[in-house]
Amino acid sequence: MYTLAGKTGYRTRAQEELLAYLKLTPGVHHTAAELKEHFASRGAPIGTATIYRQLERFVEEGQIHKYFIGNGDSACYSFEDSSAVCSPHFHCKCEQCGCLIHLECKELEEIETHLLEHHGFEWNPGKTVFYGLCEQCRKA
Amino acid sequence: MYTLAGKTGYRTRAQEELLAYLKLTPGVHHTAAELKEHFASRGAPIGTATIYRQLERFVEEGQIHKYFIGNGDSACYSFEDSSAVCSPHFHCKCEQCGCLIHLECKELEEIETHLLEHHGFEWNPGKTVFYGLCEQCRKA
DNA sequence: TTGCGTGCAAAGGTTTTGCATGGCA
DNA sequence: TGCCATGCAAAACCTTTGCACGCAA
Repeated sequence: MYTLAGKTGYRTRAQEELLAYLKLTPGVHHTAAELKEHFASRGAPIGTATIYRQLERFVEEGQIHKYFIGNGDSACYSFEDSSAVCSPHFHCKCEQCGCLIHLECKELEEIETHLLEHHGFEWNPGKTVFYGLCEQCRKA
Repeated sequence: MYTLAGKTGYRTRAQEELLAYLKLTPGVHHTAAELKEHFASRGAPIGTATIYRQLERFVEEGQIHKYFIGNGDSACYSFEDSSAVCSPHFHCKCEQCGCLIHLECKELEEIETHLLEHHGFEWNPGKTVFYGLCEQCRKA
């Protein structure tokens, strides 16, 4: 009995559990391997192919976001909660320690306007990662 | 006789030709596969491992830049000419048509200051790619 | 001789694809 | 019955590593 439409609109166990887990952990970036491991350790394994297929589907539907934060590492998938839609946030990735910083600030939102008005480019901040050095690493 | 130090400071054919070609095409993003193909078609093939090893070396030395523009695709390598050092530029990638736009503008440089002063984050603009929609695709 | 760059081939990791199975409508 | 999601295994793909060879100092 797979019908769990009341929760997510998806009907199979794999779909339901994947999306539910992502929604349970808003803003957290999971790799496909981590997700596979998570469900395997819970005694409800999901095949690798299914994980990739469903994640890609959720991305297409706009339910979740796909990031390539590690620069050459695996792709990351995360659900961004609705408050993040109103106040979009930006990702800063430290190239030294690998930490990921979430930023919400007006100055960055102004770039969005600037890029559109002066360069005709409609920026999608959610997919952009700023690379650099975090405060701790900079001081060290 | 590999000594061509006068040109690039490197001594082997592979080193010399790789760097020379990258410098010949400033701002152009090449994948390892494209570089391999380029030299193969010229009748002077360079092994895959050598290409990766030397590119990585040039990156470490700061001679060239490495980008992950395709989001999950291969890494890209490019030489950015010296004028670009004085006026750093930014990369905007269209998610629709895949085109890459190089931007130089003050507003974006101001973000650099803002991120550092307000968030303690030392941004490395050269490695950051802004994803979104280019003007043509937005109108279409 | 020693050090280093090289090519080949193999291995590694991530993601995609083919195919047979089985559930749900 | 027909459609679609699933899991397994194999393939594809990019990149790294191991190793023996050869050039240059």
